[in-house]
Amino acid sequence: MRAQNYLRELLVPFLAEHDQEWTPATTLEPPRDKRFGDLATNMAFTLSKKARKNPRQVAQDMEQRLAGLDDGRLAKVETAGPGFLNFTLAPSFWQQGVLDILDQGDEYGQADMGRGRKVQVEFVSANPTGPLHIGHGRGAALGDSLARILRFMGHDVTTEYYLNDAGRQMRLLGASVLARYLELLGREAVFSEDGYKGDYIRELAQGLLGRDGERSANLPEQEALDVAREYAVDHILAGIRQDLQDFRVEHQVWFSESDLIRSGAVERTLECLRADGLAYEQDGALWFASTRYGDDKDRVLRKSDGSLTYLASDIAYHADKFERGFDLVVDIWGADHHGYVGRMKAAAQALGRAPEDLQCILVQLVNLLRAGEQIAMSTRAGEFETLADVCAEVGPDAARFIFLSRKSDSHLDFDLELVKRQTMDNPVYYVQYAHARIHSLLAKAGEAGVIPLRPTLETLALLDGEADLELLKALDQFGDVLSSSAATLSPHHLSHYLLDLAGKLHRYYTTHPVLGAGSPELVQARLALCRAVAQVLRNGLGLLGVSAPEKM
RNA sequence: GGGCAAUUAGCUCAGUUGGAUAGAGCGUUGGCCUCCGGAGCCAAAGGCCGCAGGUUCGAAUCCUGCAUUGCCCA
Repeated sequence: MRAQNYLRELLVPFLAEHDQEWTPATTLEPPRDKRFGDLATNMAFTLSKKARKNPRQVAQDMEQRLAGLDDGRLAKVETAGPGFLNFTLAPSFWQQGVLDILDQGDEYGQADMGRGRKVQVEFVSANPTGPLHIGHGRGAALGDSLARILRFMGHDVTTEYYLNDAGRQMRLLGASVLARYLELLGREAVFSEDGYKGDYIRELAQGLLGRDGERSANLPEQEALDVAREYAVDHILAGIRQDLQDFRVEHQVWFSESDLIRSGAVERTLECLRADGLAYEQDGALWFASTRYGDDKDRVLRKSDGSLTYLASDIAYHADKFERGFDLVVDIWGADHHGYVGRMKAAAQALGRAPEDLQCILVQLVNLLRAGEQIAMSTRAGEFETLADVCAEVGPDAARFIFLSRKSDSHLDFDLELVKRQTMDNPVYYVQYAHARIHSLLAKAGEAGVIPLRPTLETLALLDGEADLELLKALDQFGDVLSSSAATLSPHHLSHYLLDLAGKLHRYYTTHPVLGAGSPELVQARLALCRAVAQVLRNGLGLLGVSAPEKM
């Protein structure tokens, strides 16, 4: 990050001379091949048109002017290939980074990228009709980690769970529980074919029986259904909250759909749409003119039988979000909801917002396996591994890390046997082990009476070997990775970075004795480097919601 | 029938707005225990980036068509 910032400052003036600005097309990043230096830019390509020179010529001019600069930080500038500029920074530049890390500690890596921008991340939002399953876990890990990263990068983040606690599914749930309850009492019970069937429904019925005895069975049917539904939702919801907590996921706001409907917000939103000419009556139904904003077809808001569609309350919900002042709203959905993206983007525009103010992230469903055998999953049929079961079996660290090391829109095989294994099949241990190793080293140092000090730059100058510099440069990239993770809403870049950093540490560790380094200065220098690595690993793991143990 | 996504090493996956000789782990093969944690390290083998065209200085990346898989919609 420091390297990025420093070089950018040097390069921007060249753009300014041609009235150009730094665009995303201008790259400044570590090249694949180490021989090309620490960072390389393609800036000469973007300048060549305006300058009316070929890229190589432009690069050479820049090289000449930059070479005259003598501030001790830039060690080498080189024009290469068709017009790349390769930069090599002085070792002291990288060594300085260790001090930054040690001084800033848990705050190292923070940046004010978001400038306080208000962002809402809505995720999980599963219907309270049953326990969370493993697929919800993936969305939970993603949303939670994304929120942590955005917050760390200077956004004002609110996390939220939207509770679909109105409508047909809720009634079915109530009916399913009521039927089991009546059955327990030996009374006649009607089981709806599409009702919920899992064991947890029986457990809820048992619980209801324990609380009410026979009392609720004697109520008029409608009241009995209400009692059963409320009981079921309360208990399922409590379970969901517990599961999320065990998975280290926090939702700051729980937003109820039925509250939204009761408040009249849905009706108000429909009225507004109608007033703006964006909703119209046809065939006895009320339609949203979403095609005006690029959707494939217009969508029904209120059916001819008078009932509201999910879309109606979803639009009202998003109107509420925007009214609360969020600059950016991020929705994390299961991939099976991808059909909703178009209409919700249309809705955002109908509400007077830019389409990019709403970002919908689709999370592919999880394919759960045990030792290569697929495990069937269906909430309705009651066949699934709950998030709680999986969490108890493999632990939140392993589960979260697996979820967060793949991009959200790719399919994911989650093999329970594999995730339990403590080998590189399961990379979370690799990263945690690197962290634990360093702390073991520190403990050892303590026993030997070595006190880790804040090193001077002279001491750090001893870190001038190839392996030293490789680690130092990797540490400097932490901030770059965070900003790209935040910008692309993709925590998986961070996971891959941590794996890479851990690998470099393990390599360093086996070839560079720390406590037995020889001179006290070298011991201090290597100790400081290792402490810096541990700090970055810890900060990174924290943003993934994964623990950084000092012993394993 | 229409739409969305995926397709990269034997397996699981990175590669984000087009950059230099396409990467990692697992697995395979062969090495490293006098040494701070071997849950580790080193080395080798392994590729038509699904297929075919196109765009340009330059494509795994962008465009078109096709194939396969998963999902959504009528």
